[in-house]
Amino acid sequence: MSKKRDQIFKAIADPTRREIFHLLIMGSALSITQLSSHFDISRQGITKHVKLLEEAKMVNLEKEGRERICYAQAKALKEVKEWLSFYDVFWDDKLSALEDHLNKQA
Amino acid sequence: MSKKRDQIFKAIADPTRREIFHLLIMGSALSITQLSSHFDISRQGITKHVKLLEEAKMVNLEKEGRERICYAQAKALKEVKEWLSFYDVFWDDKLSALEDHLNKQA
DNA sequence: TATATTTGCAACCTAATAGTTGCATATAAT
DNA sequence: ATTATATGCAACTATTAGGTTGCAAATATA
Repeated sequence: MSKKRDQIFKAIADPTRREIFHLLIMGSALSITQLSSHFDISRQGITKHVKLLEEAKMVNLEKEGRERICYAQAKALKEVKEWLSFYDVFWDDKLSALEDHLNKQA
Repeated sequence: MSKKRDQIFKAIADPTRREIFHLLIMGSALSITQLSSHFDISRQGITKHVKLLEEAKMVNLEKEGRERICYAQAKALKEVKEWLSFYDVFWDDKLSALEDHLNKQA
């Protein structure tokens, strides 16, 4: 059903992918080879991670000459934000305290 | 270093685990067997999912007689919220528009 | 044109995941 | 005391994930 949601949760599950995303969004856009130079992983390994990020819409690929440039797309994280905001009310301080109390009694 | 972060991102990556968490936080706490009855997965399968959720501190287990009751711990999601909030500024409408524009020019 | 760079594709390996079943044990109910 | 219920543990299977290497093709540069 929620394929989009599944994809993004999967994308952010891997620390290397989170780091790739971070690099792209903090610095400038990078080609696959440039990206690879930041990691101890082969270019092909990075390509696979980028592909998952692309499927989750967290990265947009554009071909420039013989290179493929990776652009971060932060908007994709809205999906996660929405999921999270649903649970916000359960962790404010009052509710957390109550929760702890009830759990201890149970 | 960020083992805690890795654990929670891994925990929420699986749709069944997200559903387990949702059930627990919306309804009441449930035993392993009660939980299993909501899914087309064996009790042992659910036990494994619950174990991961416990390691990520999203679920707290308490033994009551012969049962083990699962309590949702929403606080654990703060970790995700913090990670997300770092990127908030990149997806507000103005920045997104700018981002799109720059991407088209690049 | 010849050479160097960037990439994609495919095959492969290994470890981790998601799931199963069978059996033993602890606790509760008759 | 016997039976039923809830669980844990261990072994097993199948699929996916993360990673590798080798090679061919496209594009730039000398």
